[in-house]
Amino acid sequence: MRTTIVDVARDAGVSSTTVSHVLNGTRHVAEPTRQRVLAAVERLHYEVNSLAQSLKSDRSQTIGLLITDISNPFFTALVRGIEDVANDAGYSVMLCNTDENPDKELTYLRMLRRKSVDAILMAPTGVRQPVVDQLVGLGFPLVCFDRLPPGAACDSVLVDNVSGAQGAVSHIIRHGHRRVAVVTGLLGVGTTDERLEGYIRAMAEHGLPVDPELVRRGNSCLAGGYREMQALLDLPDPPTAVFSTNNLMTLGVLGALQARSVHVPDAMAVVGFDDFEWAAVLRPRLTVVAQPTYEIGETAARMLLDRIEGRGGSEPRRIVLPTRLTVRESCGAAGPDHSAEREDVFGRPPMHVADVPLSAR
Amino acid sequence: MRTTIVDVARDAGVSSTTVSHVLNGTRHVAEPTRQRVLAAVERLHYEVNSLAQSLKSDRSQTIGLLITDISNPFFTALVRGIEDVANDAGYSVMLCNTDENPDKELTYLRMLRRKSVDAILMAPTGVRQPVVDQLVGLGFPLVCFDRLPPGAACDSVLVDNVSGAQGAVSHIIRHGHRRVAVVTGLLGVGTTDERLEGYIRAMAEHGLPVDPELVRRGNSCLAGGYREMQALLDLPDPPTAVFSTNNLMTLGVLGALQARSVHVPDAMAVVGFDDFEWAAVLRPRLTVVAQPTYEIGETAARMLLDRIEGRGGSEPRRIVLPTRLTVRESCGAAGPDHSAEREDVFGRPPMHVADVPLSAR
DNA sequence: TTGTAGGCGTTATCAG
DNA sequence: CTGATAACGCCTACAA
Repeated sequence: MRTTIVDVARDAGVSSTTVSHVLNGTRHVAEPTRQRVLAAVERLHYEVNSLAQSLKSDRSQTIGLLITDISNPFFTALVRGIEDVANDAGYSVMLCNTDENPDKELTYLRMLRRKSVDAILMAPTGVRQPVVDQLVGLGFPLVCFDRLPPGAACDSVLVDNVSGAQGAVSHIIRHGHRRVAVVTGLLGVGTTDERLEGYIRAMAEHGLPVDPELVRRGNSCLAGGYREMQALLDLPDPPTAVFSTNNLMTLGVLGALQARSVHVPDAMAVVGFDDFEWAAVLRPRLTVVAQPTYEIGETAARMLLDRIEGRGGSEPRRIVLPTRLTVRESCGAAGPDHSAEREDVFGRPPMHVADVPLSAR
Repeated sequence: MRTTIVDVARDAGVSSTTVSHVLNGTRHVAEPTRQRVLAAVERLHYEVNSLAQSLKSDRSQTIGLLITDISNPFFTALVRGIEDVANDAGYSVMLCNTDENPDKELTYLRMLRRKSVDAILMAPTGVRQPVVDQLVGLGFPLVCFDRLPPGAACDSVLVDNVSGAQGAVSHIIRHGHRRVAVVTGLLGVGTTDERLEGYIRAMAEHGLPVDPELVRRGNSCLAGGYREMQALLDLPDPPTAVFSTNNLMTLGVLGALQARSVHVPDAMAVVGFDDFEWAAVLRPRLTVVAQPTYEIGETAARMLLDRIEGRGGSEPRRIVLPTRLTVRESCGAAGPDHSAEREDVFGRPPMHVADVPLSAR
C-alpha cells in the first residue's frame, strides 16, 4: 500500500541504506546516485514513516500538551507561544483538552506515554496523578504551567497570583470601596487558592473584614460568574465592587450586571483576572490583572526543550512571571487608557524572572 | 530503558505471546497465568508502545486536525465536537493550527502523513495543495469543513453561507437601511466569497446598488475589522449599517464604533457572522448569523469515521448545515430576546441536511 | 493452554 | 563509495 524506502531503493536501483543516507545527509553519496534516488523519491511521492523512525531511534519529536479548557483564550494564546517554540525546534505538538476533568487527564497522560511523546507540557487539574509523580521521578521531561500539580515536585512556569490579586483588590479599596466581593474559580486548583489568598491579604492590609457572604465559588466558567453575581446582588447588603478571578467568570459577572441593569462602575466596580484581546470592545472597558500569556507558553516550552536536552540540572526549576494591573474604566478609576498606547498587552517589558528551587506546596 | 512486553513476559515467566493475548483479550489464557501477567504489568508500570503497534498494524488510531485559527472561538467550539466523536470511537486527535498560512498547512500535512495518521480533518486555507488532491485521489480518508479546498473534490461539511449572509443583509434592509456596508474576510477563502455573494444578492433583491466603497476587505482579523470600520466612518457619505462576515472582525468593528462614539444601533446598525458564547455580554447585544459550530465538528468527525471504515461510497459527500439569524438589539430591531430563552444557541432544532454530490467549484 | 518465529519500515554497524 | 544485516517492540500465523 504505502511506499517505503525499499520501493524507492528498487526504483533507483540502489540499496535502502543508500536511500536513507541520501535523505538524511548522513554520509557522502556519489552525485549521480544521489540524483537517481531523489528522482525516485519524487516520482513515488515517498515520505518517511516516522513510526518506524521513532521505533528505531526511541525519539518521536513530539511533545504532548495538556490544557484544561480550549475555549479559554488564556490557554489558546499560551498554546501559540508553545507551538512557536516547539516547531522551531523541530517538535510537533499533540494538543489535548482535559476540560478540568481528572479522568480525561489520566486517559490522555496514558495515551501520550503509549504514543512515546518525548516530553509533556501540562496545566494540571487539581487532582494528584500518580503517573505524573512517576514520570517526574523517572526524570521524564515534564513541565507544568499555570498551576502546580498537587504533590509532584516538577518544573513549572507560573505567575505571581497572590500579589497580582492583592494588587487588584488594593486598587479597588483605594478607590473607596469597603464591601468588596470575590468570585473564585474551581476548588482545589492552585490558582484559585492563590488569588483568593491575594484578596484576603489585601482586605487585611487595609483593615477590612472578610465577609464570608462576599466570597463566592464561580467554578471558572461563564455561567458560574453569572450565577454568583446574581447571588451577590440579591444579598441584603450587596457589595459595591467585585473581583473575579478568571476571564470567563468575569464575562459572566458582566452579563449578570447588565441583565439587572446595574451600572458599571457607578453602582458596581469590576476587576477581573486575565486580559484578552476582546476586552477592548467591552463597555465599560475592563480593569484586569493581565498575565503574559504568550510568554508563559514560550518560557514553558523553552524549559521543556532544556530538559529534553538534559540541561537544567536535577533540581525542579520554577519560573514565576509577573502580572500587570491594567486599569480601565470598569473600576471607576479611569485613568488615562494606557492599553491604547501599546501594540500588545505587554509591550517589551523587562521580564522579571524569579528562579527559585521548588519547595513542597 | 523503557519496559517492553518482553520484560513483562520474563517477569511473569511466560512468553511475550501470552502477554500480548492477555492484554488484548485475543485468546483464552488460563486464569492463574493471566493473573501473573497482570501483576507483572502492574509491577513494571507497563504501557504498550503504540508506535510498534501501529507499525505492525498500519493503523495509528490517530486523526490529524488542521484549523486555521486557534484563537477563533468558532474553531475551538468545533474542535470540541470533533474530539468528542473521535475519542468515543477510540481515536486521538492531533490538532494543528495553520494560522491561515499555506506553508504551515503544507508542512503539517506532510508531518501528518509521516506520522501515519489514519485520517485527516481540515479547514483548508485558500490555496490549492496538490498533496490534498493526491490524498483524496488515493482514497485516503479526508474531510474538509467550514470551507472547500480549491480544486479538490473531497468530502465536506459546510454551512449555507450565501443564504445566511443574504438573510442577514435582507434583515438590515427591511429595517430601512439603504447604505449597507460589508466587511469581508481573507481573499480567496470560499466563505469570504460566499458571504459577499449573499450580500450582493440581498442588495439586488431589494433593488439597491452595490457601492464599491462600501465593500471592504477586513482579512478575517480583529484589527482588520477595526481598520475598515474606521475607513467607512471617514467616507463622505458613510453607511448606516454594516455586515461583518466573521466574528473577530465584528469585534473590531464594534471597537472602532466605540472609539469614535458612534452609537449602535441608532447611528449604525451592526450584524455579524458567527455567534459566540460571549456575545451576550456585549452591549448592545449583537445580531448575528449563528452557525451550528459544535454540530459541524460532530458531523465532520462522523463522516470521517464512515470513510475510515470504508463506508460512504466512492463519490465525494457534502453536507450543508443551516445557519440561523439571531436577532438582537444591535440591528435596531430588538425584538424579544430569543437567545435568553434557550440553553444553547441551537436548542434541539431539526437538522436540515442537504446531501448532494460535489461539483467542481 | 502456551510458545516460536517472521515481519512491519527504519537506521546503525559492519563489511566490501 | 555502496550494501547486507540486525534490531527497535509488537502481533499473529503456525506449531506443539
